[in-house]
Amino acid sequence: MSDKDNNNKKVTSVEVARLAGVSRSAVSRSFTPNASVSQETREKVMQAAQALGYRVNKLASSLINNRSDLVGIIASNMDNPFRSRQVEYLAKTLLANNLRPILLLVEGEEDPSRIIGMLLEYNVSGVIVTSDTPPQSICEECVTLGVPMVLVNKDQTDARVDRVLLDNPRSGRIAAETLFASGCRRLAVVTTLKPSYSLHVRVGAFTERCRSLGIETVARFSASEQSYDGGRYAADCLMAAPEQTDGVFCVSDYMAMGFLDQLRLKQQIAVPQRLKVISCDDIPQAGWPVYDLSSIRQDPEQLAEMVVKVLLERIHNPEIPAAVKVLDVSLTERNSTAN
Amino acid sequence: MSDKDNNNKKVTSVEVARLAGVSRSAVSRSFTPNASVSQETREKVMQAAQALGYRVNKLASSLINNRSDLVGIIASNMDNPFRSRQVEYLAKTLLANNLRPILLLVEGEEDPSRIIGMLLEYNVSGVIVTSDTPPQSICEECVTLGVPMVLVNKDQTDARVDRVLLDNPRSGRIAAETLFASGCRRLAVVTTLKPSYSLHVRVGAFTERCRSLGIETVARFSASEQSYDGGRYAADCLMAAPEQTDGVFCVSDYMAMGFLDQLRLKQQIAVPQRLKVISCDDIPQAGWPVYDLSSIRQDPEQLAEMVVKVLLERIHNPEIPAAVKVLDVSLTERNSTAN
DNA sequence: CTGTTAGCGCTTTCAC
DNA sequence: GTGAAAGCGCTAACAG
Repeated sequence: MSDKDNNNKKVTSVEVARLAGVSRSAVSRSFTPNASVSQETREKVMQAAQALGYRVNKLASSLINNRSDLVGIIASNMDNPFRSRQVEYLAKTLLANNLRPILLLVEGEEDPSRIIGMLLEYNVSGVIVTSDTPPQSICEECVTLGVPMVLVNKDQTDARVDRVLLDNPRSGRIAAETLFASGCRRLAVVTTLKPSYSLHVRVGAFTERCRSLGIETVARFSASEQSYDGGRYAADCLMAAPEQTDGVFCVSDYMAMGFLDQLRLKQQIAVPQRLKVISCDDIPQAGWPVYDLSSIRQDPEQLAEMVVKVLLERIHNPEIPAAVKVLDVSLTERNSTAN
Repeated sequence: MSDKDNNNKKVTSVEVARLAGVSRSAVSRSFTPNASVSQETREKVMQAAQALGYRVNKLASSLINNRSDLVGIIASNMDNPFRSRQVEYLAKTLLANNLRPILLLVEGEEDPSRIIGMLLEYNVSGVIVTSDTPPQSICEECVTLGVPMVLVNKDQTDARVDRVLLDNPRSGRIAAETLFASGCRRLAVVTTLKPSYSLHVRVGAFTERCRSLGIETVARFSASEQSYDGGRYAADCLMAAPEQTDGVFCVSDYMAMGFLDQLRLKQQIAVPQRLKVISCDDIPQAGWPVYDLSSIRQDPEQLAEMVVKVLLERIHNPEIPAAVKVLDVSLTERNSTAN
């Protein structure tokens, strides 16, 4: 007969109360931090709970205190390592803060009302959006319903929702300056046809900084999607292009990987001898010797910490004005921009 | 004044009932499939619900019918694309089946009781384990508590839990046969020091099939972990090894990527001219031209479908004996084993 | 500090 | 087909 030998079904607080010889309230209080219980009672309760294998039913308690501690993560494009790492660290950080991530993976043109429905049905304590397409309608509904919401690296006109941004303008500027410092004078940008907010800002800041440095971006190669294959496509464009370029800014490491691989495969243009390349994210792959890619680091761990911090603040204080946190970025210089 | 202009807090069924001029029971029944309601009533209710922006509170209803529709996914090693894709498809498939994935990412030696606690607190409808280390204690507790559980590609002595396996023995055999057919006679295995169940089985079947083909596996290179860097390490070992080998079986594409990259970087051994390479998973990266890696496909989408199917069956019929489903694998032959 | 009471939002008998 | 009433497991007031 082991301790947890209640071989059958759910144990409720009344059974714990009975075994401990106290009331159900005492049990509840014992599991509530800073509640008004004597040490003695709490110990009795905990002991009984242990023996019975009791666990508080958060679904029931959320009914009372309206805190489910469930947090929706809306994400997409998990094939991009940067995105999947982002989700990974978000999930881990939420867990570490006693919140439970519900992972909602969306794809292209998803029905937003379905997503909203899920969130609302489960009375989530908050929502984190990292997907490229956070339908405006979701934001609005969450705001009016008082569901805390944090947007990651998103533009947002609605001033009532919290946002955590990477310093995209700075990323663009660093890219320009680094290529310039490496001696590049005829630059190209590799991006997508319909860039997301952050990509758009990066490119804008890049071209602007180039201009102020007195150099021109002579070409732009836009793939239909932000992916490895998109990067390869851009490389093909570059090799076929009439303009001679000596430096390239890729909007993401993921694209840069495809870009570099395609260059290497065709062996027409050596990196970094004839062409320098820099990109954004600094995912682990950028550090792989085969790429050895200079990249502007966006630390997903730090990002996750900040997102959860902002979320928790809003949960505890729903009335404070929306925060916009901008996280610093930093250059990791590697061989792809070496002289 | 828009439809959903209840600019404030939660709408409950009583408000819908009032607006529709019916009882709360009628509202409940209207949202329950195959419930006994007149079409007329249901329409009235739905209309009122729409106007008020009402949504059923699953947390409350789960209290009654014990079906939270929450499903825990326990996963790890998200840096391996195969693992992150697995999680991706599982999450999507659950969603498509009206289940909500709670993502629990574990790391090395995590405290299992913490995980169990989370699952039980939320009264999950099921648990899916894909992590390499599914602590036995979690399984046991779930079984005794009647929480449906599906293990993905795991060994398991406890005959009471469902499992979905890839045909690992067949993977090993195909690898051996493919290398043999490509003319290899002196084979090596690239694996890890502490291989997971599936890796172990693959290697076992591989060496056995080699023997039956009349060739020997002359070397085994084991990295400390199953990762890109592990693959690189194995490549270094191979290049330093006294034995001449002409064919390599990597236990996963992820390792093979590091392995191939390292070979290419050192340029000592050309693939496939001097060395043929084959591995398992057939992640998209294997098809990238830079790798062009023959690989034994384990379709994560099909896997996810099967896992969810098994889970749903158990949820609906808790008493059926544990199922063990084995999914077929198939060879995708590419340049790395070409003659 | 403790037990009693009420009720969170929902579903489900059970009569009608 | 419908409403009244009971109760899922829990916590928050309120007395004591």
